[in-house]
Amino acid sequence: MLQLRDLPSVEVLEKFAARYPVADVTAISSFLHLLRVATDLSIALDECLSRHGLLQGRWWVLILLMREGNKTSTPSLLAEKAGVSRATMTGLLDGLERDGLVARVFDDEDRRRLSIRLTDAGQKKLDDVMPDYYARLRACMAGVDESDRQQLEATLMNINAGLVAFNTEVRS
Amino acid sequence: MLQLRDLPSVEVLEKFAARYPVADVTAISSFLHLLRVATDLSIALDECLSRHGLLQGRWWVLILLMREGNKTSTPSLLAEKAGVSRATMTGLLDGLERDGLVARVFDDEDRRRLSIRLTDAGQKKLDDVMPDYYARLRACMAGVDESDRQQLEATLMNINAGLVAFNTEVRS
DNA sequence: TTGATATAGTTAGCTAACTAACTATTAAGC
DNA sequence: GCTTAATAGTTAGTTAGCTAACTATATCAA
Repeated sequence: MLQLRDLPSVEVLEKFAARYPVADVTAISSFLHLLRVATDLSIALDECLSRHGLLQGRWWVLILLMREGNKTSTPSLLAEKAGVSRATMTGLLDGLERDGLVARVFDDEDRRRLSIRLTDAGQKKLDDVMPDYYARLRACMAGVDESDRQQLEATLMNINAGLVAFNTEVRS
Repeated sequence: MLQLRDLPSVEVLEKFAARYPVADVTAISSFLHLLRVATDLSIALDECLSRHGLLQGRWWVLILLMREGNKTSTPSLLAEKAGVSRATMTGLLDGLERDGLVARVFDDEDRRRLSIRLTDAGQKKLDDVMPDYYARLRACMAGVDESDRQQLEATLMNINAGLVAFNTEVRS
């Protein structure tokens, strides 16, 4: 993820726009600020989780398991829902299992499969982490009122819809 | 960066909020959607750059150099502006120099220092990449009008201001 | 029923990021 | 001046992600 400590000033953007006339200055500015704030949020999340001995990937697996009624899923499903490869999920589960936060249970019906179960220790870890994370997030978003949040989500959805165009647009 | 293919539904969020009363459901939703869209944008950018044989880190170095009047900077400054460690910058410059896109020039005044200069090939690479990137970005943001962009930037600044609270908030 | 294909999970090897430690050089304080 | 500290860049080793290939198992079709 782009770190972007030094975002371009209006002057720099206009200098670039002069050389590359297709540039849409406010589009670029919004895009860069969006990436920048998201990166900073992600870093802040990392710090919060590391205080509990967790990383984003492992934390997300615990959350996905807690969402399930029986606190159980499979590596493939978890990989898909977390947006990582199955190989990466194997590594995440290795770490979580080593820490006793999840358990691998063999499936008798289909012997290729594993069940991944959130252990009591895993649930306890979440009961530690989530209130901390939620409290921080509440504080962070306190300055953004409900209507701004709605507006933000609507704009994000519009940008998301535009991603198709980003990926297909052919250079003129 | 969190991939988050499977964002929580309202039902899931409220189930979590029931267990962890400090949860602010719309704050969480906005936060997760923000991270999700930013990640997708970052992935789309990766794809765009890879068509030109570039990666985000190296591309950003070229841009930082082009911003300078004399197309020259130093590894330390570049690292700071790009938000990576000096060690990482060494690696980025190794790759760029190997491809002939930048040149390392020794500094006679301070023999610890290097000057990093954008070569003609580096400028040519940017002249290839930037119009493509800008055109895609313009298309992606076409569905977001100017007032929405302004509103987005304002909200992002508010969230950014809240980051201090995220990092300092102490668990109750 | 058996040979081809698909699926689940793991392993091996690659990449780009990081931190910590190192070399070389410059600056600063006594 | 000489010693100590600071700065610039690199190197070494670690990490978490990736893809591709592998093992084992299950499914499907001739």
